[in-house]
Amino acid sequence: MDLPPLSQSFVLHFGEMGSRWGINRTVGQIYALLFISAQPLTADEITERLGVSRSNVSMGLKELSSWRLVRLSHQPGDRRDFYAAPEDVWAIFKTLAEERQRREVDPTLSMLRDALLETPDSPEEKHAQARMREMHDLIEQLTEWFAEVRKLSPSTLEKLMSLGAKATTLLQFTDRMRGAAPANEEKAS
Amino acid sequence: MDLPPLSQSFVLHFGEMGSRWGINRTVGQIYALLFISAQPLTADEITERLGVSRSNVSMGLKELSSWRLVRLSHQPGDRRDFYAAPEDVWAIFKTLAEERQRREVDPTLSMLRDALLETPDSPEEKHAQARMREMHDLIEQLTEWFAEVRKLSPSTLEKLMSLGAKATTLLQFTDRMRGAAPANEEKAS
DNA sequence: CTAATGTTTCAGAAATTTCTGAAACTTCGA
DNA sequence: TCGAAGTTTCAGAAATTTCTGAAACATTAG
Repeated sequence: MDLPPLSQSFVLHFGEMGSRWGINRTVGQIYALLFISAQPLTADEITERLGVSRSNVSMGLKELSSWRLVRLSHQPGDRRDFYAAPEDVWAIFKTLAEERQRREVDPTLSMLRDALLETPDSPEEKHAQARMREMHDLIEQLTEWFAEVRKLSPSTLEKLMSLGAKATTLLQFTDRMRGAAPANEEKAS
Repeated sequence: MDLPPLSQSFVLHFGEMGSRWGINRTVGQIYALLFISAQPLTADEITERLGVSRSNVSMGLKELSSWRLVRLSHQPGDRRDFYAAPEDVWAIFKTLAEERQRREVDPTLSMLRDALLETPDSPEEKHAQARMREMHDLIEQLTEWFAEVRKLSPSTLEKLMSLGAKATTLLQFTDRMRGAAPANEEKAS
């Protein structure tokens, strides 16, 4: 790997992180490299800087495209593909969240829905189904909320997040007025 | 694997999902099994129902303990350890989020902070550092917000989530009053 | 202390995933 | 149509991760 020191530690870190998630090391490194690069890069440039095989880079770029995490561009008089990461970190975060939703959460919800339609044929299965319903409802609620949030522009999101603490305070207050359990404490467990 | 049909498809699904995340198949399956089980199970029962080796189960339970996702209990007159998943799905979700924060986000933030303290020694490194700052700031903001949210009780959280949409509408309105860009549209890209 | 019961560790086997080099494919200008 | 420049595919090699069985370890009742 042939990179200046700051860039190198960033790229290596994301390689490691990638492999903790479902993403493989090279894919993580390619993405990190594109993210910090001032200009779009060609596949050959990536190959050279990371010191991996050309085909590995090609596969990695394909994978990143399927996640919508790279943008393809061209330069006049040059047939080569130039790759870049989107500029806006918020947009990147949202894309990532949307893809994970589509690839992991949606199939899980669908499996749970199917299971909930079945008729359990024993007390054990009945209990299992009840637990699945709990999980289904939680995931569905989080999903809906997140879909809502994703529609917001970065600036609105920032405002909403800073509002978070205040809204919390308000809810705690109303809870207490109603004589409900304090909102900020978990029940002992 | 020796499980009734509903349970089996749930367990298999989580095995697959687990391996897409950093978690291995067996660990995912053990967790799924505990989650839907009506009573706490011993390691031997898990071994038998999943059809994997005893030592694999032992490793898996150890891993799940380190994630604080299983609870250990005992029965009078029985020396064996009984394992169970926590009841409350919200609590499970929060635990998971906290552990991921600790294991993945915190080290990343720390790497980024270190990088931001260095003096870049080229225009490329300067640009790279600026990008790292953007990422650092986003992650830090999300982290703070999430820490806030995690303090809430399940019931408060539910209220806050249903408030989400309303708060959004309000913010869009105030944006428009101020002549800012509409909050619900991304800039063309 | 000893035997019985239960749990954990760990070296190597098995399975899976990642990476590579070579070949196939694509596109475009002459 | 040809050949040059570039990209993708894919079978097998290499590396990594997961899983197992055997042995070590721990705890408690007698």
